[in-house]
Amino acid sequence: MLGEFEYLIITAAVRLANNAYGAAIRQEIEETTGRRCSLGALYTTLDRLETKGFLRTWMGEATPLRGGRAKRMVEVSAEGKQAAKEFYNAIQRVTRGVSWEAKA
Amino acid sequence: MLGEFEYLIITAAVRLANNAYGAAIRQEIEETTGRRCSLGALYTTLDRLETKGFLRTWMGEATPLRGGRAKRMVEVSAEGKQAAKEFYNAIQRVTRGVSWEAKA
DNA sequence: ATCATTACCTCTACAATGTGATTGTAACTG
DNA sequence: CAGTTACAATCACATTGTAGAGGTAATGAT
Repeated sequence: MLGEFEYLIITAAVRLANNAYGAAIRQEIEETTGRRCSLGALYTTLDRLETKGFLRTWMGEATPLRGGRAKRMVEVSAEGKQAAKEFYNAIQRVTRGVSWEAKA
Repeated sequence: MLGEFEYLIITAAVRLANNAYGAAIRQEIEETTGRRCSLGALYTTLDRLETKGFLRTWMGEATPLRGGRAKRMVEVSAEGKQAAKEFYNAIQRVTRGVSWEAKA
């Protein structure tokens, strides 16, 4: 099963669609969850997910910005989406009937 | 933040209420998730959660059943519920707007 | 009362995952 | 060319997840 952090990365990447790359994913995660996301955590997990076939990454073009270095682009695979979906469903199923189920 | 397995244990214990003890929690988890839950995984995680103050455990009475040995009872603390709730909310927030959001 | 049976817990060792800090690299600006 | 900025890679470590083998006490049958 997916870990929780892995899930965060996959959803963030899906949400960012073709604008998904390392730093952007990090920012997205920090914004939506409020917790910080270190680079180490991010890239190691990205590697692991790629090994598992849940996403693929490749180096993109450099953007014409001050310091615009090449980005590591990310695309979630069908398997990745499937795994994320299963994770989500499992959480839903397990949470059914518990007091905090109604969303805050 | 809570890990995913920790979350499973907490919700199972909450659901079982005052019938929450080791073996029952295990069974509950195996039933709701379909995946197996080894004893080692269960008790070590229970210990860790107790250390963090998310639940407390104590040995109960033996039940008058063949082999009815004393049970390790579990009660989730307010902090534990709070942590579980936050975990759940984080998942919800992060999932908002992604294709698999609608429950299966 | 003894002993096999049953239900449950404990411990140990290990694998996978999560995390922070530091360092590296290339494009931009002036 | 030197400094600055945006981004990525790596390493070493902490936390979490998992399996398995073994231990203990109550039961019920002999």
